[in-house]
Amino acid sequence: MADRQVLILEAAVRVIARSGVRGLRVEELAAEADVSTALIYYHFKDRAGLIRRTLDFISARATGYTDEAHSSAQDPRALLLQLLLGELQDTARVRENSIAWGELRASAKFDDDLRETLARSTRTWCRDTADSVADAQAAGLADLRADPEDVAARLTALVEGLSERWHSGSLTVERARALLSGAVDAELGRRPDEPV
Amino acid sequence: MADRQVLILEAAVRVIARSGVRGLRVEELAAEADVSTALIYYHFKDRAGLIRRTLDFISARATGYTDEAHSSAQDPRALLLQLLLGELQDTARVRENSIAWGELRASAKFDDDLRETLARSTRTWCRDTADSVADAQAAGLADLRADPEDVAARLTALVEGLSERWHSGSLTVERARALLSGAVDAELGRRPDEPV
DNA sequence: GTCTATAGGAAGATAGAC
DNA sequence: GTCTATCTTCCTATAGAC
Repeated sequence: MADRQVLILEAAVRVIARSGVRGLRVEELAAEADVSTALIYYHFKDRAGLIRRTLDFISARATGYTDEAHSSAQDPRALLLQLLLGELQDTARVRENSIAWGELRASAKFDDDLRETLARSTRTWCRDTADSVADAQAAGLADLRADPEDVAARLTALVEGLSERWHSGSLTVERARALLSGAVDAELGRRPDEPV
Repeated sequence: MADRQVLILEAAVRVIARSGVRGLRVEELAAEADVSTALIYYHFKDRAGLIRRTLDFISARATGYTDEAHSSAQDPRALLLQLLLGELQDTARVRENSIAWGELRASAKFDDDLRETLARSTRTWCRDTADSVADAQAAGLADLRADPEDVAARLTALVEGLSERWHSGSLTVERARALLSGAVDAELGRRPDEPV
């Protein structure tokens, strides 16, 4: 049962996705969550505490929802692609999380507190991706000379770079998805079943 | 002859690199540039105008300094790599510009004014990179099946992604450089002269 | 063009009742 | 736990002298 705290955190993600961390006004959040500003201070102590908790919340949610991609199971390589493309979908949910995630990254540059949270989430994501790459190799669907760790680091960093360009309007989602898909081919080699 | 305006803009880049766009206080900038706040408002009208001009300034500087990479000329493929690695160097100048550039991107998500500037600079960078990829192909140092535009879009987006991870502390510069170098190999194919 | 001094306002934070 | 009302701080922006 989502208590008030969680409702506030969810509202905070929406506000951050709309206005950025820098643009989050406690009063605006209060309106979005339909509570008083005082309640926010009661639960989160101060603005900085609120931001910290919100970003923890985001990163927890992010590690959660990549699992959803596993649902419509296919071969390991398709799964990897699906895992990565999951971050480049034009739905409210993904857009929200993705923008908020970018804000976490941007804020971490100037706030040591956030670096730890960010680094942990990034590590998890890279590890999961590396596992997926290794699976594809084991299934004979990826070049064995590629180091899974390196490939994963590059592909996930690329997803972040493409997301940023998408959200800042220099790229459409479709183009971003096509580019990402091409990168997987370049990194793993073309699929044996789909030559040229 | 660097006039006061330019001195203020240069100081603004330093302040933004240190505290972010969100963290820039006009008074802090005044101290950094060793002028009064009033002078800043005199030259730039208001805070928004200052930010806009600063980001124009950054993007002009960025398009400028990639040219410097052309100095120690080698073969086209090495040149491409050098062009890209230029953004991942741990010198005050590059770090400053790179962080400020990231801030431009982050701010553009919530400010339409900045999108135009950002999109233009990004386009220029991608075009230059694509040219460089095409040169490498022409010299027989890159897989001809790769589309220069696509490769350039991916490599530059990757550079941005890697920069972000570097600046937010999840990656060392050295690792970022190695990853980038590997991506060039994956995208263009291994160099004919340096197999396996 | 540049400064000192300060007005004015927005946003963060708290007091105190319920 | 939650609200209304309010205080306080910080920061943008300007007035006016030089």
